[in-house]
Amino acid sequence: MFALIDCNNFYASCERVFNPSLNCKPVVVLSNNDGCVIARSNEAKEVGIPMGAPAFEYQYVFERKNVAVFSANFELYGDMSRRVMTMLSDYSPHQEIYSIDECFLDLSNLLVDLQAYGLNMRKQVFKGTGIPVSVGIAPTKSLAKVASLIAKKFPARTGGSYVIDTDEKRIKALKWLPVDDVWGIGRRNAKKLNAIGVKTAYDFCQLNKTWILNHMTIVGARLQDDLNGIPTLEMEPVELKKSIATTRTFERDYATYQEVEERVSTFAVSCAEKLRTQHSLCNKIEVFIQSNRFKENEEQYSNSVVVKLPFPTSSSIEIVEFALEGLQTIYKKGIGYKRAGVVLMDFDKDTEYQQSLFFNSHPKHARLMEAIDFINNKTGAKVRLAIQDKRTHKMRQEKLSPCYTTKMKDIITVHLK
DNA sequence: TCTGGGGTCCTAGGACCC
DNA sequence: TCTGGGGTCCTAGGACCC
Repeated sequence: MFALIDCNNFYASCERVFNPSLNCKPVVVLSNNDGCVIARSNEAKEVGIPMGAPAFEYQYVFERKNVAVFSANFELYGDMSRRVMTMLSDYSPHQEIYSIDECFLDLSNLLVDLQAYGLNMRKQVFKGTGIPVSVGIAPTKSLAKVASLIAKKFPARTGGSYVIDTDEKRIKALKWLPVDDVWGIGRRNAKKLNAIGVKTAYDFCQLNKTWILNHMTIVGARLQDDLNGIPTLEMEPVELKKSIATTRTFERDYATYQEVEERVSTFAVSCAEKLRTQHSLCNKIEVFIQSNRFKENEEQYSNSVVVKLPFPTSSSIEIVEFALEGLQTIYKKGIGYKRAGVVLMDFDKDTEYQQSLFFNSHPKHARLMEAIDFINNKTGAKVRLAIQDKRTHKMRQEKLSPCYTTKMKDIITVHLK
């Protein structure tokens, strides 16, 4: 048996933990630059605010319905997530953290009343962190997902935990669930399925395997088996990341190369820092830039390039150099740029990698980066490259809550030649 | 005026090998 | 007239997730 534990309205719930007066009131959390709604309390859903709603279009709803609006505080949410996950890890020797607000637990060979076990998890997590969760328990991962949706949808009847442990319950659940809401069936496949009359998860489970293979590849076929109770999706150990990205929409359009260059440099450094925390080196760097797609009367341009490195590295200095090399090949003058990003790919371990015969990462950089990371993480000071943007405040975050559980760091700039 | 960010996996087709 | 067969590896793009 698998359990899937999903935090309810996670970001909104995090804000509520430290501000209980928001209980029973509509709460929304906005994306970077206070752009879109990315989390909603149940009350906010009820007043008709959709996921992804642009904040400026819904300003009047926020005011009229007295909605509490927050800028995204990812430092707070990340810390709360760690606390929830740590508590849940006590309930199984095997945990897969699937996202910031969800995890699977392997409950095989557990001789307990599973319904009571789920209810206890829920109770303890709420007591320890203040975060409400829904628990779904079933013989496969995708069915555990279905069970968690039932737990979330019917809190009064289920107590927030639901177990699918008989074929009757499985079929009843699948007949209840619209196929569009099945984990692994996205918009494209839902459209195809609706077109041939498949409405529910149950209908999907009855489909001919050949049709599924032809239209949804092996991914769809595995999902069908899993929903039919044949465990096909396994627990996956969360290992090292296979790609690391830092991408941002800018608070306005950038007209000069220098502005874009500063941001791309900062993104590259941010990626390099994340890369070093998992002790990897990268072999490829993708850089992309995009114009403002909402300004339909202006020239549109978007492009990307993958730079193959002559040697694997995690040096911020080298990664910035190669990223800017890439940027120069795709930058086009006369465009107002609204978004850019850097993605690192193709990793090696920093202890085992292929050296180049002719070029290698600067031998002193590894120690330099170690020193910089130490200063930045442990001392409260901030060392950065001179080419990075100098601002300490680069996003619009007008409604940011305090980092209640983590310290705010002083920022001191040391320019590095 | 204003519209998010960060991941994973699979596949088709091209380049290459003998 | 007539032009093989069987592989591997890589990559860009698409689908999905939260």
